[in-house]
Amino acid sequence: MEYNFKEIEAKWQRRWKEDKTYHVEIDPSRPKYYVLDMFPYPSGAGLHVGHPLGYIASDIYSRYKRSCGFNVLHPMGYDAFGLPAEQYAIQTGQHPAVTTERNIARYREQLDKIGFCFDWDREVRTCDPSYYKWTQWAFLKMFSHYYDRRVQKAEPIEKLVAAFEKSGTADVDAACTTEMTFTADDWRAMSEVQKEQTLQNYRIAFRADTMVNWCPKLGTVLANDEVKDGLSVRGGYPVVQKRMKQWLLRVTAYAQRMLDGLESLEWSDSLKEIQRNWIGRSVGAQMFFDIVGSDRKLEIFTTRPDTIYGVTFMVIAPEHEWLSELTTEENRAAVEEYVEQTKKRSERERMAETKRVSGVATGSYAINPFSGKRIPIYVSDYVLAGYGTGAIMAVPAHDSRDYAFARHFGLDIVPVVAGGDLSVSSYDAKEGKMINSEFLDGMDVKEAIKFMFEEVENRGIGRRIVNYRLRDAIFSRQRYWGEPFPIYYENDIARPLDEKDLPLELPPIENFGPTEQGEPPLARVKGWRYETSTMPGFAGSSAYYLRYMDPHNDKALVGREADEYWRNVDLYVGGIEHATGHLMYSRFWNMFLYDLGYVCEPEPFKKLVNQGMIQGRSNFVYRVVGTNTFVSAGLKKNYETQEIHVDVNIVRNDQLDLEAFRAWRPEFADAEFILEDGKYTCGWAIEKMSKSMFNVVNPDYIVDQYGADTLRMYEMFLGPLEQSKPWDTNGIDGVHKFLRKFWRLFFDREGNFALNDDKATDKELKTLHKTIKKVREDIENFSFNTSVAAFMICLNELGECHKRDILEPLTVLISPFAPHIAEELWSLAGHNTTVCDARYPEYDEKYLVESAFEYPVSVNGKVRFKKEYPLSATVADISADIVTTPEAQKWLEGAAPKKIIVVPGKIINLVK
RNA sequence: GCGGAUAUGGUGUAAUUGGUAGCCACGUCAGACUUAGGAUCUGAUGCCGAGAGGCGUGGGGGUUCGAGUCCCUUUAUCCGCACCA
Repeated sequence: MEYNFKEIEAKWQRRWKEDKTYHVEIDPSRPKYYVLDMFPYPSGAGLHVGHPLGYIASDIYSRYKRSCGFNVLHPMGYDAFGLPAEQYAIQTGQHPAVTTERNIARYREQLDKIGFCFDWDREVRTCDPSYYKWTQWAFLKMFSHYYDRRVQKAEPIEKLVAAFEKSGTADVDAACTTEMTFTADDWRAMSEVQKEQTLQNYRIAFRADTMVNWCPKLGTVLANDEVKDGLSVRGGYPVVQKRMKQWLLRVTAYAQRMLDGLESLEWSDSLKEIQRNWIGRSVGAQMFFDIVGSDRKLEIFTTRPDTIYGVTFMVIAPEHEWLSELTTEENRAAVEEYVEQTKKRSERERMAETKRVSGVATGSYAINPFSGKRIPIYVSDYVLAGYGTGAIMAVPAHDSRDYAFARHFGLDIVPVVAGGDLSVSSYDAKEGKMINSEFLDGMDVKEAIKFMFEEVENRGIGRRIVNYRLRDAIFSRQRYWGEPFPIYYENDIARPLDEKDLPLELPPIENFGPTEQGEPPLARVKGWRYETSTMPGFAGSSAYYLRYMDPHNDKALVGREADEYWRNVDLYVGGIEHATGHLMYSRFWNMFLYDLGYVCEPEPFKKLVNQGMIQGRSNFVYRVVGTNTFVSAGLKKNYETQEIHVDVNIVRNDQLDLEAFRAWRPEFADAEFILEDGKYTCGWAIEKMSKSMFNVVNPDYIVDQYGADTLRMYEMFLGPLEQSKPWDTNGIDGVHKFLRKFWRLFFDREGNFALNDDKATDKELKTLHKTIKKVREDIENFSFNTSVAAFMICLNELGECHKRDILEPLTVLISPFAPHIAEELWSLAGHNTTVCDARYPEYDEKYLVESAFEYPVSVNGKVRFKKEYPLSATVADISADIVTTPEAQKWLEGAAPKKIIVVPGKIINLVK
């Protein structure tokens, strides 16, 4: 009987669907395990072979955990709101809902063919009103809460109002946009509009007039993580800084908790590091500088208060709010021109020209609070408005940017730390002895920094503070295809909808572009009295893992019982590209809901594995210039050739299918070939997988040719999961061959089912248990490539073995990787339960004794390290062995171990 | 510029975590069988060398009885942040 994967896979996929094999419910009698994939955005292009990589890994892990007795939640859904569908709608007039629906159907079809164990009853779609009701609900909660720094959690805004009424800001320490000070009387004297404006300064979801990333081409604002190198991540269009009134989320309130929380997570170090950098905590001093002829004090932030005596000028950002006030009449024209110039430059230009020094003197002077010296204040765009206070004290001797500025404008450079050569560059290192600094002289830099923190506070000119690079997340998008804000306006005061009126449904429209006044498309809807912006893509994906726990609950995002059972995601698999976006927002969102008591875990994703990206492997043919003749890669150096991308689907093992090539495109119909050994060999290169390179490999095609089980195992065999690697179909035969070989073990030469009950030999048992141990350990370590190799080694060692004792455990062992073939063989072996419910095999140490001990012994005149000892061997036994051979004795001379450590089942170590 | 990761045959990779480098595959070569195939099976295959043997984990140095693994240094590639004070 042949291995007919098409029939087998169709049969079991149908069976799993009919029987709801993978449906899960809360079951307090079993431990839970929650395995989650980052749900896909259903794009029009469908899945390519790289997309399922992470899904296959998580599917293997889910099936493995289930076999180990866990109640495994493994859901899937769609991140269905987003820009591409809307861009497509603007071009074609097709409603995004229609294209999204169509794309989802296509995704589902492709996913089903690979045999995943998703519980589809729990599917969620972010664009579904019954889903985004809860996105809107969370937003309302954020609107009606503020962050109390003293208790380090979100609290109802009514508490803040009560505090204001009682004593103004005196007893308030809350996260806010700008620090405010007012009394209870001030508060009571405010108009309703003023009160609301004040509260907006504290709400966690708030509206503010801030500098935002504006993308003119997309017609919308973007969050920081949606901009890279001054271009939009989606589409790659230029982004400019613009002051606009926008909705924001106060994620900065959670900066420290998000930083601390990383410690408890099993995430890769690199990913944690990316988040740490993104949060960008830095400890420094806030200091106030008097301004000559003004009551104002200029506030700055510095991490190097020790260099205070080296301050020779100050710089403020062009957007600094006091710029105009600090500018003298003589300098006004120059400053205004400079500010205008800066405004015109895009973010990208500004970044590209970081080496160019520019700036203008304001004409004002400040007083160094320590030396009492008068120092000029400049304006320059190398100081950013959004970080710290938008103003700096410049220490040209010890900061390279200040150095360049001072050199350019001929300002003083005063060294305060010994070391370096200031005629060449600044000395930025935080080491050395202080000089020219009065009371700091002779101190070490680190000592001086610490000392200055205290000194600044003692003198009452500032204090030690912590600054974060993290910014509040811009939450509105001037787009149609997203969640509407449950907000309406009264005299420009934002008013929340009542929770019972959710969801606020997205109204149908026909024209998806902005209005003539440049307003978002929702402004065009007659009778729409709500906010016209919609929420960004990350809104819907921030809490979807909670919804899977209880997807049909219409009373709560997630019910208490479901939340307390499923708690949080045990294993999350997805791409690292979400490090500063989704993975930050989700943590913030979850922590907020945790503060309010809606969820019982502060962190949403306990363990996270980043699968690598699959690149494309392109193939080339070489056309002899000016002809329609193509020369094989090995011979191309003899000709002048032109390299042409060829569809990888008509190339096999880098050899071109000549007939398919002629049929591929009309201009190649009469192509001639110069062959090597009767074959045409193509060239190849690693490139991004994309249509234009003709290197897109569709998983459907692989499933059709080799079957889902082969695809699954081959994707794992390709290399370590975390590593990015090119897709190369060339090696797939090996895996397919392995599965056929496995299949044949269950049949005799005549093709009859031939599992027998003969007793397994010790050698066979050794092979089996070795494999079980290896595979179990590999799955736990996400080392799926080596577990596939272990299966292959196992079959090579077993040879022709039809024994039930061996093959049944192997079938279960392989079932997470190749579930279809495992189900079929399991059923042929006479079981009428699904292989998913079979207990995952355990290994028995007694069959693995050979690896129990290793110790240096002498073999063939060289000191070797392999010898078997029985489990009962003592240190004395082993020590005796060492000194029995002359070579070992010699080795021991002058290097005799002081102590011998013996660990059962492990290597023995020598401690000298 | 700062931070992180990686570097092993013709290719993808493996290495009991400091103990015989190259497992398992792909590819290649040779052979068997044959209804000639994109099938199956067997063997060989790191490099140099006829051989004995020598050399081999990006380069250089070090620690060690012993280094792909640890340390220093250097080069290359990839990723993240980037005028962050």
